[in-house]
Amino acid sequence: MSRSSALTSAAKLPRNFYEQATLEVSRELLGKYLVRVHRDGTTAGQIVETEAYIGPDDKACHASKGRTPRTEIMFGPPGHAYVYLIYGFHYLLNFVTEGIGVPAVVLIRAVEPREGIELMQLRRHTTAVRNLCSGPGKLCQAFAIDRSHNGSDICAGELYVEDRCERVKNIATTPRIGIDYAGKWKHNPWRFFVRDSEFVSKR
DNA sequence: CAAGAGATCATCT
DNA sequence: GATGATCTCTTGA
Repeated sequence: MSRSSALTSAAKLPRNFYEQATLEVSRELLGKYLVRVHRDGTTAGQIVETEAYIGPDDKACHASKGRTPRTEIMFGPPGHAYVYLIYGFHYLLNFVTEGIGVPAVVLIRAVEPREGIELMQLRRHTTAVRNLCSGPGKLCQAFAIDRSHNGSDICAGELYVEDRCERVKNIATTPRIGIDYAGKWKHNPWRFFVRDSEFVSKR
């Protein structure tokens, strides 16, 4: 038995978790833990907000533009990270879902900081815990996630999701944030968050 | 507190 | 050449 498995009761989510329908994965990720192992220290937090992007028809999904070098990862096997730079400033973290050839992902929009908070505060240049990971760009900065993680296997690496068997209740759904250009697709209630959480991006 | 502007670059036209 | 799955700071009520 390895040292890590002897010491932790948490289970790293296996690939078949990500093979489910994207809306299922989006909902079930709430309450799970995002974990990032780094030589400077480990950061971890409970996922409290997600969004589903389900191409190729979904106009908000990058894959609706077709299969390009950028979107290729979304067409690949589930359980891999899709990370990209937006507005020239912020990285956004997604997990590939469903099956090979189906371009769909879940965007991680907010987590509640639980471990490595001091490290997050250093990276984010702020001390307010509520402001460390309450947004998709913020959490990538707090977890030191960047382009180097694009395409990485989140079932076997330094970046992964754990099930610590904590239940969340009162899951709310709304349309997704920041996709006014997406026509009728902007109305789909594909954003999921923990209603009572202080750590979501918006209410 | 709400609204607006600016920052900055990978990607696709 | 245009545009974004954002964030922070400033302005003004």
